[in-house]
Amino acid sequence: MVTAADRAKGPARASVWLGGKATRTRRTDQPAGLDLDKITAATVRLLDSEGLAKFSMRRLAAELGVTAMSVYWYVDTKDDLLELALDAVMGELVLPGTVDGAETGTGTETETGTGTETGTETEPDGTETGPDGTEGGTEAGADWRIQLRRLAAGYRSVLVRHPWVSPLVGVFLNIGPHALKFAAVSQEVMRSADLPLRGQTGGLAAVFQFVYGFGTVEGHFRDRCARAGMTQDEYHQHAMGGMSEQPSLRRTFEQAQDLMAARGGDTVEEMRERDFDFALDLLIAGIEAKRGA
Amino acid sequence: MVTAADRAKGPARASVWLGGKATRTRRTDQPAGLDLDKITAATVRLLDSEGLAKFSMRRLAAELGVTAMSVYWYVDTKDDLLELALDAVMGELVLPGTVDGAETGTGTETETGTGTETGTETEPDGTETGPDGTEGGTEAGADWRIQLRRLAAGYRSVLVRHPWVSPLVGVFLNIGPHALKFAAVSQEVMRSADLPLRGQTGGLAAVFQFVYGFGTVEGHFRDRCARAGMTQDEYHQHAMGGMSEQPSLRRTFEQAQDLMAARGGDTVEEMRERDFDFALDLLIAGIEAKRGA
DNA sequence: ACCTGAACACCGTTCAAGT
DNA sequence: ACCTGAACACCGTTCAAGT
Repeated sequence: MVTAADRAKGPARASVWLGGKATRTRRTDQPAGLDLDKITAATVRLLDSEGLAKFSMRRLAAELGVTAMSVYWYVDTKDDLLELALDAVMGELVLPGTVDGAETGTGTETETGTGTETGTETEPDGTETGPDGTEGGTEAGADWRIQLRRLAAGYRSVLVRHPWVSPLVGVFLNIGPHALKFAAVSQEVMRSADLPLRGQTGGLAAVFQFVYGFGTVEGHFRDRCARAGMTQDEYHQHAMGGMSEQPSLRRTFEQAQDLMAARGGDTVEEMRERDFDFALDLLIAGIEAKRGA
Repeated sequence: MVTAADRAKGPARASVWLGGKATRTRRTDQPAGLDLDKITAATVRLLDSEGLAKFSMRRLAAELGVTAMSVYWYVDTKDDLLELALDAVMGELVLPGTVDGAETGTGTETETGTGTETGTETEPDGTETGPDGTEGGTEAGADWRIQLRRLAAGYRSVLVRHPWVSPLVGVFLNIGPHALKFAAVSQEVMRSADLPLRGQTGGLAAVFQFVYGFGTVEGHFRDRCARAGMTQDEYHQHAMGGMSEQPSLRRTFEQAQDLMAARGGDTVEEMRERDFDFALDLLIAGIEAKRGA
């Protein structure tokens, strides 16, 4: 069902960020106090509080005290708005070697120029500087392990704070300015880990796709518990109970109990922390093993 | 907005699989040829061909040649149906040490009993059997590295063949019988890799959350290209072009080009294959490094 | 036991019109 | 330049009714 209008636009513009012309000229003299930043911020707020499923243009308009269709002056489509919201929260990440990164508002500004040299100016051949390798104490010179952990933790916490992010990352391209900046810094950090060149993109995938997966289930689980009015531990019990009824899985279930005991941690939250830490250690050990391979 | 009916049900049943009573008694004498398996199969077919966004109960009913509401006799809610579809495609995975696993139909059958000893009966202490370690040539005794690769490849291909799966995994609990079986086998394989007990759940997370993340973006990218009527390579060009216009990312962009050159591979598909393989090697190297830690 | 039809309270988006 | 209102073609789900 492709309309004539669709066809005129070409192959249905891949992303807000690939539209050309930037999203819309920001005017300074507005009658009603409504602009793209405010709309994006309200979108994030609504998505956080109500979830992706309940979010609608009409709900958003109501929140903004405006008619449903006003938003469409600033944004072509609901999907575009979601892409803007996605990149806005990617901006919450504080990136090493960058000053900005805390403001939620996105918009047309693409923060060109200032602070663009992404730090990590280690010597090209990356001579080892020891386990904590702070090498003079500057943020920029920190060991790649530390930086990688920081990036991973930051990305994870974005996914957990905003559970609606992960389905959007799955659906959109995630190539807004903040996401690209994040990718750029990650690339730089991975470079200083001295994997063979041909393995660097794979290494990046290993680490950040892991974090994405982990943060996705974590974020959604928290969200789901909150909405069901249970604690995470109650919910965990509930799901475990249902599982243990399957007689074919009895042996597996008992083993799983053993593993949980061995891992330790009294709460779901603690257990997850240990898994995340161990997994990241494992990934870093893997990177170390593949250096010069 | 919680209705009285909602409250009566308790905390809004967490999953189809936790309903108690199983989904619905299957009768053999049906007037119209409509049962849960057929409905689930049709759902999978529609999701594959039209995508998650376009899938609707009304569309499905039309496909089944039936009125919109008929489906509601078999299923409580659209979400329940999606959970059934999710577990149905998890059943496409061929698991080592298992004969079944190819049929798409799900239903009330939980395949108890038969073939439940999930193979991998290695000696408790897992004495090394060499790099390919087939130890007698039985499927069950294959080296954990091979088994892990197989599981990862299988999960990845489910995610790629059915791009609607990954948002559902993010949203639902994914604790249907097939998913649990998959988890059980994965646990068993990881056990034979001899990570310290406390690290086994973390190790599982590292591997399978990576695969989830990787398969998610891969699957959606393919889907998106297909729907836009472009090849993956064309689309890749397109996105890269948009990115390279950002002057603040010029340096990063050039580096990325270098990395791509070093990785090699002429098509997007080839490049992805190399990344996946390298990342999996890296994870396996990480597991090896953490053994006895 | 199984299926229908009408109805309710929603959607995203278009389009013509207002200021 | 910005915002509105009515309308179109959809949703998921409830409920009373048919066979």
